[in-house]
Amino acid sequence: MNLTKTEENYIKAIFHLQQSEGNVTTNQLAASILTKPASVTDMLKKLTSKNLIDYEPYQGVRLSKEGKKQALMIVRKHRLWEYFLVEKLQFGWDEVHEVAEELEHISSKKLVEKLDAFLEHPKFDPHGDPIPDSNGNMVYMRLYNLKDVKPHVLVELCNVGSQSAELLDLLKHKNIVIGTRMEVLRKFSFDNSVEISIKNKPAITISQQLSEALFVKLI
Amino acid sequence: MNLTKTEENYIKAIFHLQQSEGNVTTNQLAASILTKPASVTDMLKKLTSKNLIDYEPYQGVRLSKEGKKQALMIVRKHRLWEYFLVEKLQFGWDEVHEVAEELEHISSKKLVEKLDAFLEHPKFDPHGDPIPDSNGNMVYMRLYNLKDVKPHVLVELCNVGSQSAELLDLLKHKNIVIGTRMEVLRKFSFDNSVEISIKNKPAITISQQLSEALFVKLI
DNA sequence: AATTATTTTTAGACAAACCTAAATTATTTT
DNA sequence: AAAATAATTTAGGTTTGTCTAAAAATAATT
Repeated sequence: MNLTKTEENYIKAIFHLQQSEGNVTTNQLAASILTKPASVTDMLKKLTSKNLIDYEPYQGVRLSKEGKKQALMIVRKHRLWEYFLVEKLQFGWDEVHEVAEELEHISSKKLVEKLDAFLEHPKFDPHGDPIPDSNGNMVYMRLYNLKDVKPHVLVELCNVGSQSAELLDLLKHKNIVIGTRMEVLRKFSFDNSVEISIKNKPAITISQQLSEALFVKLI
Repeated sequence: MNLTKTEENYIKAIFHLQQSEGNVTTNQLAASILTKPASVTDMLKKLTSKNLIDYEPYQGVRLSKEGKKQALMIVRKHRLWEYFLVEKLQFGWDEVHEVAEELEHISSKKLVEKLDAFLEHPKFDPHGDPIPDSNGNMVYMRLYNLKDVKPHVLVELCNVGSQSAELLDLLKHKNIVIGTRMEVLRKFSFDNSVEISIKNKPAITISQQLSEALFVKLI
Protein backbone atom coordinates (compact mmCIF):
# COMPACT_ATOMS: atom_id res chain seq x y z
CA MET A 1 0.00 0.00 0.00
CA ASN A 2 1.85 3.08 -1.27
CA LEU A 3 0.32 6.46 -0.51
CA THR A 4 1.01 9.85 -2.04
CA LYS A 5 1.93 12.75 0.19
CA THR A 6 -1.55 14.18 -0.30
CA GLU A 7 -3.28 10.94 0.60
CA GLU A 8 -1.14 10.72 3.72
CA ASN A 9 -2.12 14.24 4.71
CA TYR A 10 -5.80 13.37 4.42
CA ILE A 11 -5.36 10.21 6.47
CA LYS A 12 -3.50 12.12 9.12
CA ALA A 13 -6.11 14.89 9.27
CA ILE A 14 -8.93 12.36 9.62
CA PHE A 15 -6.99 10.63 12.38
CA HIS A 16 -6.53 13.82 14.39
CA LEU A 17 -10.10 15.02 13.87
CA GLN A 18 -11.69 11.74 14.84
CA GLN A 19 -9.75 11.70 18.10
CA SER A 20 -11.60 14.71 19.46
CA GLU A 21 -14.77 14.73 17.37
CA GLY A 22 -16.33 11.40 16.50
CA ASN A 23 -17.32 11.07 12.82
CA VAL A 24 -15.43 13.51 10.63
CA THR A 25 -17.36 15.72 8.23
CA THR A 26 -16.37 16.93 4.78
CA ASN A 27 -16.32 20.55 5.93
CA GLN A 28 -14.12 19.84 8.94
CA LEU A 29 -11.64 18.13 6.68
CA ALA A 30 -11.71 20.93 4.14
CA ALA A 31 -10.98 23.46 6.89
CA SER A 32 -8.22 21.33 8.35
CA ILE A 33 -6.46 20.74 5.04
CA LEU A 34 -7.08 24.26 3.73
CA THR A 35 -8.90 23.08 0.65
CA LYS A 36 -12.47 23.10 -0.65
CA PRO A 37 -15.22 20.63 0.29
CA ALA A 38 -15.50 19.52 -3.34
CA SER A 39 -11.86 18.51 -3.36
CA VAL A 40 -12.35 16.59 -0.15
CA THR A 41 -15.22 14.61 -1.65
CA ASP A 42 -13.01 13.60 -4.55
CA MET A 43 -10.29 12.39 -2.24
CA LEU A 44 -12.71 10.54 0.02
CA LYS A 45 -13.82 8.49 -2.97
CA LYS A 46 -10.24 7.65 -3.75
CA LEU A 47 -9.41 6.67 -0.17
CA THR A 48 -12.57 4.55 -0.05
CA SER A 49 -11.48 2.64 -3.14
CA LYS A 50 -8.20 1.96 -1.36
CA ASN A 51 -10.04 0.70 1.72
CA LEU A 52 -8.43 3.27 3.98
CA ILE A 53 -11.65 4.82 5.22
CA ASP A 54 -15.27 3.96 5.87
CA TYR A 55 -17.32 6.56 4.04
CA GLU A 56 -20.97 6.91 3.12
CA PRO A 57 -21.93 10.00 1.09
CA TYR A 58 -23.35 12.72 3.37
CA GLN A 59 -22.52 10.65 6.46
CA GLY A 60 -18.92 11.62 7.22
CA VAL A 61 -15.80 9.47 7.46
CA ARG A 62 -13.86 7.27 9.84
CA LEU A 63 -10.58 5.51 9.28
CA SER A 64 -10.69 1.81 8.50
CA LYS A 65 -8.41 -0.57 10.35
CA GLU A 66 -5.80 -0.21 7.59
CA GLY A 67 -6.26 3.57 7.53
CA LYS A 68 -5.66 3.82 11.24
CA LYS A 69 -2.54 1.73 10.92
CA GLN A 70 -1.22 4.06 8.24
CA ALA A 71 -2.12 7.12 10.30
CA LEU A 72 -0.26 5.81 13.31
CA MET A 73 2.86 5.27 11.22
CA ILE A 74 2.71 8.84 9.93
CA VAL A 75 2.20 10.19 13.44
CA ARG A 76 5.08 8.01 14.63
CA LYS A 77 7.40 9.44 12.00
CA HIS A 78 6.29 13.00 12.66
CA ARG A 79 6.92 12.77 16.38
CA LEU A 80 10.21 10.90 16.08
CA TRP A 81 11.51 13.57 13.72
CA GLU A 82 10.35 16.31 16.08
CA TYR A 83 12.24 14.62 18.88
CA PHE A 84 15.33 14.37 16.67
CA LEU A 85 15.15 18.03 15.66
CA VAL A 86 14.92 19.21 19.26
CA GLU A 87 17.23 16.76 20.99
CA LYS A 88 19.92 16.37 18.36
CA LEU A 89 19.78 19.44 16.15
CA GLN A 90 18.97 21.97 18.87
CA PHE A 91 15.79 23.30 17.35
CA GLY A 92 13.35 25.01 19.69
CA TRP A 93 10.30 22.86 20.47
CA ASP A 94 8.08 25.52 18.93
CA GLU A 95 9.81 25.60 15.54
CA VAL A 96 9.88 21.93 14.57
CA HIS A 97 6.35 21.32 13.40
CA GLU A 98 6.66 22.51 9.82
CA VAL A 99 9.89 20.67 9.12
CA ALA A 100 8.43 17.49 10.62
CA GLU A 101 5.44 17.88 8.28
CA GLU A 102 7.88 17.32 5.44
CA LEU A 103 10.03 14.65 7.05
CA GLU A 104 7.03 12.52 8.03
CA HIS A 105 6.48 11.63 4.36
CA ILE A 106 9.84 9.96 3.85
CA SER A 107 8.81 6.41 3.20
CA SER A 108 11.72 4.17 4.20
CA LYS A 109 10.60 1.78 6.92
CA LYS A 110 14.19 1.04 7.77
CA LEU A 111 14.92 4.72 8.28
CA VAL A 112 12.20 5.04 10.89
CA GLU A 113 13.37 2.05 12.86
CA LYS A 114 17.01 3.13 12.76
CA LEU A 115 16.07 6.66 13.79
CA ASP A 116 14.00 5.29 16.65
CA ALA A 117 16.95 3.23 17.87
CA PHE A 118 19.37 6.16 17.48
CA LEU A 119 17.07 8.28 19.63
CA GLU A 120 16.81 5.42 22.14
CA HIS A 121 13.10 4.79 21.64
CA PRO A 122 11.62 8.00 23.02
CA LYS A 123 8.07 7.70 24.37
CA PHE A 124 7.00 11.35 23.99
CA ASP A 125 7.75 14.10 21.48
CA PRO A 126 8.88 17.61 22.48
CA HIS A 127 5.26 18.74 22.91
CA GLY A 128 4.54 15.87 25.26
CA ASP A 129 2.54 13.85 22.73
CA PRO A 130 3.08 10.09 22.83
CA ILE A 131 5.03 8.39 20.03
CA PRO A 132 3.37 5.21 18.70
CA ASP A 133 5.68 2.19 18.74
CA SER A 134 6.71 0.24 15.64
CA ASN A 135 3.52 -1.84 15.80
CA GLY A 136 1.36 1.25 15.88
CA ASN A 137 0.53 0.87 19.54
CA MET A 138 0.06 4.12 21.36
CA VAL A 139 -0.42 3.29 24.99
CA TYR A 140 -0.82 6.87 26.06
CA MET A 141 -3.57 9.30 25.23
CA ARG A 142 -4.82 12.70 26.32
CA LEU A 143 -7.24 12.44 29.21
CA TYR A 144 -9.43 14.71 27.08
CA ASN A 145 -9.72 12.06 24.38
CA LEU A 146 -10.99 9.40 26.75
CA LYS A 147 -14.41 10.13 25.30
CA ASP A 148 -15.84 6.67 25.35
CA VAL A 149 -15.83 6.83 29.12
CA LYS A 150 -16.96 3.44 30.18
CA PRO A 151 -18.10 4.15 33.70
CA HIS A 152 -15.20 4.12 36.14
CA VAL A 153 -12.19 3.64 33.86
CA LEU A 154 -8.89 3.46 35.70
CA VAL A 155 -5.96 5.41 34.25
CA GLU A 156 -2.46 6.44 35.26
CA LEU A 157 -0.81 9.80 34.53
CA CYS A 158 2.26 9.27 32.34
CA ASN A 159 3.26 12.67 31.00
CA VAL A 160 2.20 16.28 30.89
CA GLY A 161 2.03 18.46 27.78
CA SER A 162 4.32 21.21 28.99
CA GLN A 163 6.58 22.20 31.83
CA SER A 164 5.03 25.62 32.34
CA ALA A 165 5.01 26.92 35.90
CA GLU A 166 1.27 27.52 35.60
CA LEU A 167 0.56 23.88 34.80
CA LEU A 168 2.85 22.56 37.52
CA ASP A 169 1.23 24.90 40.03
CA LEU A 170 -2.22 23.57 39.21
CA LEU A 171 -1.08 19.95 39.36
CA LYS A 172 0.52 20.49 42.73
CA HIS A 173 -2.68 22.02 44.07
CA LYS A 174 -4.72 19.07 42.84
CA ASN A 175 -2.16 16.63 44.20
CA ILE A 176 -1.46 14.98 40.87
CA VAL A 177 1.99 13.72 39.85
CA ILE A 178 3.33 11.41 37.15
CA GLY A 179 2.29 7.93 38.20
CA THR A 180 -0.89 9.02 39.96
CA ARG A 181 -3.74 6.61 39.32
CA MET A 182 -7.23 7.95 38.98
CA GLU A 183 -10.73 6.81 38.21
CA VAL A 184 -12.53 8.72 35.48
CA LEU A 185 -16.11 9.24 36.61
CA ARG A 186 -17.88 11.47 34.11
CA LYS A 187 -17.40 13.87 31.27
CA PHE A 188 -19.67 16.90 30.96
CA SER A 189 -20.40 18.01 27.46
CA PHE A 190 -21.31 21.58 28.42
CA ASP A 191 -17.73 22.59 29.20
CA ASN A 192 -15.89 19.35 28.44
CA SER A 193 -14.84 19.08 32.04
CA VAL A 194 -14.09 15.66 33.52
CA GLU A 195 -14.68 14.39 37.00
CA ILE A 196 -12.08 12.07 38.45
CA SER A 197 -11.34 10.52 41.78
CA ILE A 198 -7.94 9.63 43.21
CA LYS A 199 -7.75 6.66 45.56
CA ASN A 200 -11.47 6.76 46.34
CA LYS A 201 -11.16 10.29 47.65
CA PRO A 202 -14.00 12.69 46.81
CA ALA A 203 -14.39 13.56 43.12
CA ILE A 204 -12.48 16.54 41.74
CA THR A 205 -13.04 18.46 38.51
CA ILE A 206 -10.54 18.65 35.65
CA SER A 207 -11.12 21.48 33.17
CA GLN A 208 -10.95 20.92 29.43
CA GLN A 209 -7.65 22.78 29.27
CA LEU A 210 -6.12 20.58 31.93
CA SER A 211 -7.54 17.34 30.51
CA GLU A 212 -5.88 18.20 27.21
CA ALA A 213 -2.50 18.54 28.89
CA LEU A 214 -2.58 15.23 30.75
CA PHE A 215 -1.37 12.05 29.04
CA VAL A 216 -2.64 8.88 30.64
CA LYS A 217 -2.69 5.17 29.98
CA LEU A 218 -5.42 2.70 30.76
CA ILE A 219 -4.67 0.28 33.58
CA MET B 1 12.77 30.60 -6.00
CA ASN B 2 10.73 27.56 -4.96
CA LEU B 3 11.20 24.39 -6.95
CA THR B 4 9.07 21.25 -7.14
CA LYS B 5 10.63 17.90 -6.45
CA THR B 6 10.54 17.14 -10.16
CA GLU B 7 12.20 20.40 -11.13
CA GLU B 8 14.90 19.70 -8.56
CA ASN B 9 15.50 16.26 -10.03
CA TYR B 10 15.97 17.73 -13.50
CA ILE B 11 18.38 20.38 -12.19
CA LYS B 12 20.33 17.73 -10.35
CA ALA B 13 20.51 15.44 -13.39
CA ILE B 14 21.74 18.28 -15.61
CA PHE B 15 24.35 19.13 -13.02
CA HIS B 16 25.72 15.60 -12.87
CA LEU B 17 25.65 15.10 -16.64
CA GLN B 18 27.36 18.35 -17.44
CA GLN B 19 30.21 17.44 -15.09
CA SER B 20 31.34 14.57 -17.27
CA GLU B 21 29.87 15.44 -20.66
CA GLY B 22 29.83 19.09 -21.68
CA ASN B 23 26.50 20.27 -23.06
CA VAL B 24 23.67 18.02 -21.98
CA THR B 25 21.31 16.63 -24.62
CA THR B 26 17.62 15.92 -24.38
CA ASN B 27 18.18 12.20 -24.86
CA GLN B 28 20.83 12.00 -22.14
CA LEU B 29 18.46 13.66 -19.75
CA ALA B 30 15.58 11.41 -20.70
CA ALA B 31 17.74 8.35 -20.08
CA SER B 32 18.99 9.70 -16.77
CA ILE B 33 15.56 10.60 -15.43
CA LEU B 34 13.86 7.52 -16.89
CA THR B 35 11.37 9.51 -18.86
CA LYS B 36 10.72 10.29 -22.54
CA PRO B 37 12.49 12.96 -24.60
CA ALA B 38 9.19 14.75 -25.22
CA SER B 39 8.67 15.14 -21.47
CA VAL B 40 12.17 16.51 -21.13
CA THR B 41 11.50 19.17 -23.74
CA ASP B 42 8.44 20.30 -21.81
CA MET B 43 10.42 20.64 -18.62
CA LEU B 44 13.32 22.41 -20.32
CA LYS B 45 10.93 25.11 -21.44
CA LYS B 46 9.67 25.47 -17.91
CA LEU B 47 13.16 25.66 -16.42
CA THR B 48 14.14 28.19 -19.07
CA SER B 49 11.25 30.44 -18.09
CA LYS B 50 12.51 30.25 -14.52
CA ASN B 51 16.02 31.20 -15.64
CA LEU B 52 17.55 28.04 -14.22
CA ILE B 53 19.08 26.82 -17.47
CA ASP B 54 20.45 28.13 -20.74
CA TYR B 55 18.65 26.27 -23.47
CA GLU B 56 18.30 26.71 -27.22
CA PRO B 57 16.02 24.24 -29.03
CA TYR B 58 18.07 21.42 -30.59
CA GLN B 59 21.27 22.71 -28.96
CA GLY B 60 21.24 21.05 -25.55
CA VAL B 61 21.25 22.58 -22.07
CA ARG B 62 23.58 23.97 -19.43
CA LEU B 63 22.74 25.25 -15.98
CA SER B 64 22.57 28.99 -15.51
CA LYS B 65 24.33 30.60 -12.56
CA GLU B 66 21.15 30.34 -10.51
CA GLY B 67 20.59 26.75 -11.67
CA LYS B 68 24.06 25.74 -10.61
CA LYS B 69 23.54 27.33 -7.22
CA GLN B 70 20.33 25.35 -6.76
CA ALA B 71 22.02 22.15 -7.92
CA LEU B 72 24.84 22.56 -5.44
CA MET B 73 22.36 22.98 -2.60
CA ILE B 74 20.57 19.78 -3.59
CA VAL B 75 23.85 17.89 -3.83
CA ARG B 76 24.87 19.33 -0.47
CA LYS B 77 21.69 18.07 1.15
CA HIS B 78 21.96 14.66 -0.49
CA ARG B 79 25.51 14.09 0.70
CA LEU B 80 24.95 15.44 4.20
CA TRP B 81 22.01 13.09 4.64
CA GLU B 82 24.07 10.17 3.33
CA TYR B 83 26.74 10.99 5.86
CA PHE B 84 24.12 11.16 8.61
CA LEU B 85 22.60 7.83 7.62
CA VAL B 86 25.94 6.04 7.68
CA GLU B 87 27.65 7.74 10.61
CA LYS B 88 24.69 8.18 12.95
CA LEU B 89 22.08 5.63 11.94
CA GLN B 90 24.47 2.80 11.06
CA PHE B 91 23.29 2.31 7.50
CA GLY B 92 25.72 0.60 5.13
CA TRP B 93 27.29 3.03 2.65
CA ASP B 94 25.75 1.07 -0.20
CA GLU B 95 22.16 1.36 1.01
CA VAL B 96 21.79 5.08 1.62
CA HIS B 97 21.35 6.46 -1.87
CA GLU B 98 17.63 5.92 -2.28
CA VAL B 99 16.70 7.32 1.11
CA ALA B 100 18.90 10.35 0.49
CA GLU B 101 17.07 10.87 -2.82
CA GLU B 102 13.99 11.57 -0.74
CA LEU B 103 15.62 13.53 2.05
CA GLU B 104 17.41 15.89 -0.34
CA HIS B 105 14.07 17.51 -1.22
CA ILE B 106 13.29 18.69 2.31
CA SER B 107 13.38 22.43 1.88
CA SER B 108 14.21 23.95 5.28
CA LYS B 109 17.43 25.93 5.00
CA LYS B 110 17.77 25.91 8.76
CA LEU B 111 17.57 22.13 8.86
CA VAL B 112 20.51 21.78 6.49
CA GLU B 113 22.71 24.12 8.47
CA LYS B 114 21.82 22.51 11.79
CA LEU B 115 22.41 19.06 10.36
CA ASP B 116 25.77 20.17 8.99
CA ALA B 117 26.79 21.48 12.42
CA PHE B 118 25.53 18.33 14.17
CA LEU B 119 27.69 16.23 11.84
CA GLU B 120 30.62 18.59 12.45
CA HIS B 121 30.85 19.88 8.90
CA PRO B 122 31.93 16.74 7.04
CA LYS B 123 33.87 17.34 3.81
CA PHE B 124 33.09 14.05 2.05
CA ASP B 125 30.10 11.74 1.94
CA PRO B 126 30.32 7.97 2.54
CA HIS B 127 31.17 7.34 -1.13
CA GLY B 128 34.03 9.82 -0.98
CA ASP B 129 32.21 12.55 -2.92
CA PRO B 130 32.83 16.09 -1.68
CA ILE B 131 30.07 17.96 0.16
CA PRO B 132 29.54 21.56 -1.05
CA ASP B 133 29.68 24.12 1.77
CA SER B 134 26.80 26.42 2.69
CA ASN B 135 27.82 28.91 0.01
CA GLY B 136 27.79 26.25 -2.67
CA ASN B 137 31.54 26.04 -2.91
CA MET B 138 32.87 22.62 -3.71
CA VAL B 139 36.62 22.76 -3.57
CA TYR B 140 37.12 19.13 -4.47
CA MET B 141 36.35 17.33 -7.69
CA ARG B 142 37.03 14.03 -9.36
CA LEU B 143 40.28 14.05 -11.31
CA TYR B 144 38.16 12.56 -14.09
CA ASN B 145 36.03 15.71 -14.28
CA LEU B 146 38.99 18.00 -14.77
CA LYS B 147 37.99 18.06 -18.43
CA ASP B 148 38.80 21.60 -19.26
CA VAL B 149 42.43 20.70 -18.74
CA LYS B 150 44.20 23.95 -19.08
CA PRO B 151 47.69 22.77 -19.87
CA HIS B 152 49.63 21.88 -16.74
CA VAL B 153 47.00 22.35 -14.02
CA LEU B 154 48.33 21.70 -10.53
CA VAL B 155 46.14 19.67 -8.18
CA GLU B 156 46.41 17.98 -4.82
CA LEU B 157 44.86 14.63 -3.87
CA CYS B 158 42.33 15.14 -1.07
CA ASN B 159 40.31 11.96 -0.85
CA VAL B 160 39.75 8.62 -2.52
CA GLY B 161 36.40 7.14 -3.47
CA SER B 162 36.73 3.90 -1.53
CA GLN B 163 38.97 2.06 0.87
CA SER B 164 39.11 -1.13 -1.16
CA ALA B 165 42.37 -3.09 -0.95
CA GLU B 166 42.56 -3.09 -4.74
CA LEU B 167 42.51 0.70 -4.92
CA LEU B 168 45.00 1.13 -2.10
CA ASP B 169 47.30 -1.40 -3.75
CA LEU B 170 47.29 0.56 -7.00
CA LEU B 171 47.84 3.88 -5.26
CA LYS B 172 50.81 2.46 -3.37
CA HIS B 173 52.32 1.18 -6.57
CA LYS B 174 51.96 4.57 -8.23
CA ASN B 175 53.28 6.32 -5.14
CA ILE B 176 50.23 8.47 -4.60
CA VAL B 177 48.91 9.38 -1.14
CA ILE B 178 46.48 11.95 0.23
CA GLY B 179 48.27 15.27 -0.06
CA THR B 180 50.29 14.34 -3.14
CA ARG B 181 50.53 17.21 -5.59
CA MET B 182 50.52 16.49 -9.27
CA GLU B 183 50.49 18.24 -12.60
CA VAL B 184 47.79 17.17 -15.02
CA LEU B 185 49.36 16.95 -18.45
CA ARG B 186 46.84 15.53 -20.88
CA LYS B 187 43.58 13.70 -21.18
CA PHE B 188 43.12 11.14 -23.96
CA SER B 189 39.64 10.86 -25.29
CA PHE B 190 40.10 7.33 -26.69
CA ASP B 191 40.12 5.69 -23.26
CA ASN B 192 39.65 8.72 -21.00
CA SER B 193 43.05 8.13 -19.47
CA VAL B 194 44.95 11.05 -17.96
CA GLU B 195 48.63 11.67 -17.88
CA ILE B 196 50.03 13.29 -14.77
CA SER B 197 53.41 14.04 -13.36
CA ILE B 198 54.43 14.11 -9.70
CA LYS B 199 57.19 16.52 -8.70
CA ASN B 200 58.53 16.80 -12.24
CA LYS B 201 59.13 13.09 -12.39
CA PRO B 202 58.34 11.32 -15.67
CA ALA B 203 54.68 11.25 -16.68
CA ILE B 204 52.53 8.37 -15.49
CA THR B 205 49.15 7.21 -16.78
CA ILE B 206 45.95 7.22 -14.75
CA SER B 207 43.15 5.05 -16.11
CA GLN B 208 39.60 6.28 -16.33
CA GLN B 209 38.60 4.03 -13.44
CA LEU B 210 41.32 5.46 -11.25
CA SER B 211 40.72 9.06 -12.26
CA GLU B 212 37.09 8.64 -11.22
CA ALA B 213 38.15 7.50 -7.76
CA LEU B 214 40.55 10.36 -7.03
CA PHE B 215 39.23 13.60 -5.53
CA VAL B 216 41.54 16.55 -6.01
CA LYS B 217 41.51 20.27 -5.48
CA LEU B 218 43.14 22.93 -7.64
CA ILE B 219 46.18 24.60 -6.14
C1' DA C 1 -45.20 19.71 7.49
C1' DA C 2 -43.31 23.04 4.50
C1' DT C 3 -39.88 26.22 3.72
C1' DT C 4 -35.31 27.89 4.31
C1' DA C 5 -30.57 27.29 5.16
C1' DT C 6 -26.62 24.46 5.33
C1' DT C 7 -23.82 20.79 3.93
C1' DT C 8 -22.31 17.80 0.55
C1' DT C 9 -21.87 16.00 -3.98
C1' DT C 10 -21.68 16.29 -9.09
C1' DA C 11 -20.18 18.40 -13.39
C1' DG C 12 -16.92 20.53 -15.96
C1' DA C 13 -12.20 22.91 -16.04
C1' DC C 14 -7.31 23.73 -15.00
C1' DA C 15 -2.12 23.08 -14.07
C1' DA C 16 1.73 19.86 -13.55
C1' DA C 17 4.11 16.20 -15.30
C1' DC C 18 3.83 12.62 -17.98
C1' DC C 19 2.67 9.89 -22.44
C1' DT C 20 2.36 8.48 -27.92
C1' DA C 21 2.49 9.67 -32.57
C1' DA C 22 3.67 12.86 -36.05
C1' DA C 23 6.44 16.69 -37.74
C1' DT C 24 10.66 19.10 -37.78
C1' DT C 25 15.62 19.91 -37.48
C1' DA C 26 20.35 18.16 -37.30
C1' DT C 27 23.68 14.82 -38.54
C1' DT C 28 25.63 11.18 -41.21
C1' DT C 29 26.19 8.53 -45.12
C1' DT C 30 26.38 7.80 -49.78
C1' DA D 1 24.66 17.83 -52.37
C1' DA D 2 20.95 14.65 -51.77
C1' DA D 3 19.14 11.00 -49.22
C1' DA D 4 18.84 8.46 -45.09
C1' DT D 5 19.08 8.25 -40.19
C1' DA D 6 18.93 10.02 -35.67
C1' DA D 7 17.66 13.54 -32.35
C1' DT D 8 14.43 16.80 -30.93
C1' DT D 9 10.21 19.29 -30.78
C1' DT D 10 5.15 19.91 -31.44
C1' DA D 11 0.42 18.40 -31.03
C1' DG D 12 -2.91 16.30 -28.64
C1' DG D 13 -4.15 13.17 -24.52
C1' DT D 14 -3.97 11.16 -19.60
C1' DT D 15 -3.79 11.31 -14.44
C1' DT D 16 -3.59 13.62 -9.90
C1' DG D 17 -5.23 16.96 -7.14
C1' DT D 18 -7.17 21.10 -7.26
C1' DC D 19 -10.96 24.66 -8.39
C1' DT D 20 -15.94 27.09 -9.29
C1' DA D 21 -20.66 26.83 -10.05
C1' DA D 22 -24.75 24.26 -9.92
C1' DA D 23 -27.52 20.39 -8.17
C1' DA D 24 -28.94 17.34 -4.56
C1' DA D 25 -29.39 15.84 0.13
C1' DT D 26 -29.70 16.81 4.99
C1' DA D 27 -30.73 19.77 8.92
C1' DA D 28 -33.00 23.68 10.99
C1' DT D 29 -36.80 26.92 11.33
C1' DT D 30 -41.06 28.51 11.10
